[in-house]
Amino acid sequence: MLRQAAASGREDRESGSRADDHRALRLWLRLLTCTQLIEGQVRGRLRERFATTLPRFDLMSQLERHPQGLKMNELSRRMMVTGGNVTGIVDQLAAEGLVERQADPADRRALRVRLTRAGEREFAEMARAHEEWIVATLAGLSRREHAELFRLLAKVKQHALANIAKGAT
Amino acid sequence: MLRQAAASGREDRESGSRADDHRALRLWLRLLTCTQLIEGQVRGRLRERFATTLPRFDLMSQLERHPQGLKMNELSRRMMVTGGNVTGIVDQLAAEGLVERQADPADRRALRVRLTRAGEREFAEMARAHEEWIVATLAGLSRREHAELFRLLAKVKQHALANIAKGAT
DNA sequence: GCAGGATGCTTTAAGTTTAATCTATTTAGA
DNA sequence: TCTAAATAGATTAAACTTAAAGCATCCTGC
Repeated sequence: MLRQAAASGREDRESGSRADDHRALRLWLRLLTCTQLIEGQVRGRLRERFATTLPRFDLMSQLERHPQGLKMNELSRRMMVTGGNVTGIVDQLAAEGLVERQADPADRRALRVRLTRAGEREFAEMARAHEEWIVATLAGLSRREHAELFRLLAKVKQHALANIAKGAT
Repeated sequence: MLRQAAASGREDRESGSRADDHRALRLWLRLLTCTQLIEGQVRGRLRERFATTLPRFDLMSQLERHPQGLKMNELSRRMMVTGGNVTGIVDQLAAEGLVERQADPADRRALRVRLTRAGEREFAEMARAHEEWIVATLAGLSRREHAELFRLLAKVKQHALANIAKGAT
């Protein structure tokens, strides 16, 4: 079973950069690599231990934070995926009885999606394991480094958002 | 056209975290958000201006760094995707004359993939634009912050790799 | 040499994700 | 009011991705 490409890490996307590659580019590649490494781990473990997928987990985690439910387009925006994607995932989870769709009384176009009791129970268990994995992965950084990284990423996020807004016209 | 979910950025994956969410988790969510924001931008622009996709660009960029060519499994490892995926993308690019497969004289199972002249020309143009986008996105950080972020991500990467190695047994 | 296992690549089927389009509903303005 | 534009959600086709299985070739230890 080929589960994790590049797990060895001896050579990866960043290797072989030529001397004239610029700093910003290398920073971006490293950011991408870190995310994909962690994401790959989480994805594999969710599949092995809970027979679920990352997008399903992500969607449920959004709902868990919003017990009053979220509209489809709110889910789409928060998860940063397209609407069609959300439709498909909600379809699955609803068929399994983990979430439910309710009509929005104020807007007949809209649906409000929320966790069912079973969904809440299921998610609680996954969330505990998930947090353990993440904590373990990031445990090598000191509290100070955590804070600094968090701060720097806030800046990156802010500039990325500004960049998008600019292009959106 | 629904091109960029969450482009507004007023509310995203990180919003609504409950007070007892832990630091590591929030750090991971922010890392993920940053990556997806930038990745979404790059993806959209590659499509609009060059009618290509991120995986195609990624594959070509690996080859550009290795003029002597790379074997299929080296591409797979560096791009962190499965081998079957690489086969498909190379098939496409080869059909368009941007890359070519050459038999490896030392190993008759292996193939060496490299950019064609046309591929080099095509990639050079895309790479220039791509670097501009990335530089612009990360321009808000000082040289010092760049270096610090790079260093911290190196630590994250290292721990993530160690974590994977541990689970691989 | 020569089994038996490992490696390199491809294929297949199933699932995911996207971009674009469609229908229904709401909102805003003449 | 009434029409046009905007919005919410679902749907579709195409692209991407994966896991698993298959075929060919290489390598190791007897």
